[in-house]
Amino acid sequence: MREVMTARPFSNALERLRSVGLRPTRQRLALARLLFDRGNRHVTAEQLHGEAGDAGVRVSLATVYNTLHQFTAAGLLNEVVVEPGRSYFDTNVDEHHHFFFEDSGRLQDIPGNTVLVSKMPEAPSGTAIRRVDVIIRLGAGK
Amino acid sequence: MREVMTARPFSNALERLRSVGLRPTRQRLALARLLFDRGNRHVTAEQLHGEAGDAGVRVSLATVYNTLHQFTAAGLLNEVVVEPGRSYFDTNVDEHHHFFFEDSGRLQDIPGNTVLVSKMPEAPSGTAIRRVDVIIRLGAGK
DNA sequence: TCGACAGTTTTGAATCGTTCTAAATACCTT
DNA sequence: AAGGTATTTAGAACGATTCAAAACTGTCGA
Repeated sequence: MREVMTARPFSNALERLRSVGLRPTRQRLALARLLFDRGNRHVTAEQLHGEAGDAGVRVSLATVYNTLHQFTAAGLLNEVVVEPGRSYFDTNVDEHHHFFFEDSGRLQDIPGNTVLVSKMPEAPSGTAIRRVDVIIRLGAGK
Repeated sequence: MREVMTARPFSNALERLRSVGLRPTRQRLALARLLFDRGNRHVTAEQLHGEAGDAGVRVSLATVYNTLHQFTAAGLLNEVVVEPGRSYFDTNVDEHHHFFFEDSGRLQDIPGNTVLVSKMPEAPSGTAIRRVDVIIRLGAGK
């Protein structure tokens, strides 16, 4: 399976932070590298905190949460909710949808052109559509 | 706005419980009535617990949770997750999708024929599609 | 009708992921 | 190097949900 190479004006974590106006601290740089230097990822805060630890980076869990939310607000990440009580952060911020493996709790991008929502309702008056999420829930199958 | 009258083989809470093999206890009957006797609803456990209290029915919060999960397992309810840390239970178990009002945290059914997912990916091998959720997130708009 | 037993409910404590708070520290400008 | 603000930290706090053990209730057979 190939990665779609989205042309981005960033070559690395530092520029990515600069581009959204976040001070490049040691922690944010380390987290940005973990998140963005290895293709598309879907991580929870706890996971990322674990990875940072494994990589020898000392970061508190609170900072991981802060950073994930700042990145999300800045448009570098998308928050995806599929299970009660747990948030996933997706490094792919393009329009796309997800498979959710109910058994393992894993989340996976659905290749861009294989889902199509061809008909959409009007937004109720006074509201505007912020985002459309399609989640295909999977179970063990034959 | 009119309710679509889905033809059901149940006329009341008692039969509904019997049909799925759950003992008709005082608590389950009361909750079933609150849930199903007033058209389609989207409730959280806390909300339902509150309504029971208002209606003069003594039920513990733990029982509300147990009952919601039993009803869901029995196919009488659908659990919908749109926000981290809170589950909604939907009395409409037919194929349909949702509007989510991000400001108020309210969930609303999208009329049946106004969303169409016209193209679907294959389920990854070894898995089967359990359910497809489409959530249209709404914000304040002009 | 009466027990008895399994199924249910209850209370309160426990757990989970997440957020908050206040103090300590780091980054950046001068 | 100092100063001031942004950031990070540890730990407490929080809200929704689950758990555990004891009390209760519905049902079925005698």
